[in-house]
Amino acid sequence: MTIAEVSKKYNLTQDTIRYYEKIGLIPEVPRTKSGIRDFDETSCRWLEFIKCMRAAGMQIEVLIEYVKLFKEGKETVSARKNLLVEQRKKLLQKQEEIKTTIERLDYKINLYTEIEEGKRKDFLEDINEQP
Amino acid sequence: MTIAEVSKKYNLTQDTIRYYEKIGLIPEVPRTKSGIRDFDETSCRWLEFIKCMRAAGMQIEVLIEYVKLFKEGKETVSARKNLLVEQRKKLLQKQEEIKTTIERLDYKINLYTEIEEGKRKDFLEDINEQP
DNA sequence: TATTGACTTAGAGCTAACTCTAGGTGATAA
DNA sequence: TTATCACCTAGAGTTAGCTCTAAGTCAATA
Repeated sequence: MTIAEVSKKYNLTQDTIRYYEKIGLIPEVPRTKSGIRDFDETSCRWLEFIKCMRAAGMQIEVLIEYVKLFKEGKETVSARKNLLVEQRKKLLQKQEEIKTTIERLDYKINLYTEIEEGKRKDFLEDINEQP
Repeated sequence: MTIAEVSKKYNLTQDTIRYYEKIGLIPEVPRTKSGIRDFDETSCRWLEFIKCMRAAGMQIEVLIEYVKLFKEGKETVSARKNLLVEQRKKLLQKQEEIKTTIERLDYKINLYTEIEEGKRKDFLEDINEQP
């Protein structure tokens, strides 16, 4: 697959894909004899994996380390596991923060709805409305 | 309250707090006659609110708009509601992405655990391990 | 009264993660 | 065979969100 096809498939710009390879966020992509990238299944799976991790906000530095360990082979299984466990913890925490914020937004949205419906004509405009 | 106290209370640097005020992320903080910030309850509540929204990853631009609308008063209740509803949607989506990623991490962590325990001696090191 | 130390500002600097530019190559269509 | 077009690289530029620096002010203490 060409970079154009992969770019379309995963909705990542060609620049981003080249950048990811350059910094070691995905292992080196196979090339044609003339030096053009020719993505195989493995390269595609790596891209898809990295895209998923990045979508959750995982840091590039951490993912580069993961790829590095992966390349080193079986001896790094435990190191990789530790890395993933740590990142999982961070994601759980972020999930908690988002949950809290959504609850807070729900409270405010509900309040605004009541004001719109005239149920809170008495309401004094203030940040105090917060719980 | 001085900026030092508020900084400690909310675990935000003084620089960050001043920056937030400068760009309109929180309304102007009251000052002493000599120009020193003297945070009252309202200022503190704003800071705490902004900190919560930022922790969930909400963009500064959006929050500045919210504060601007808030300052304009009651006529902007609907606009503010729309803004919050839109942001809520984005947070739900982010929550979904994180959930997906955590599940994927769980799968890989479990796999690595099995390898560590020798239950998968046959296992071939490959990104193919991904679901 | 002199100095200390917490505050002030404007503006420069930094980091992460891209994104863009300029100049070059190589396969294919006219 | 010439021109087009998709690809290539190195490296500069951009954006968000802080963070730091330098120079100054003011109140309280030695």
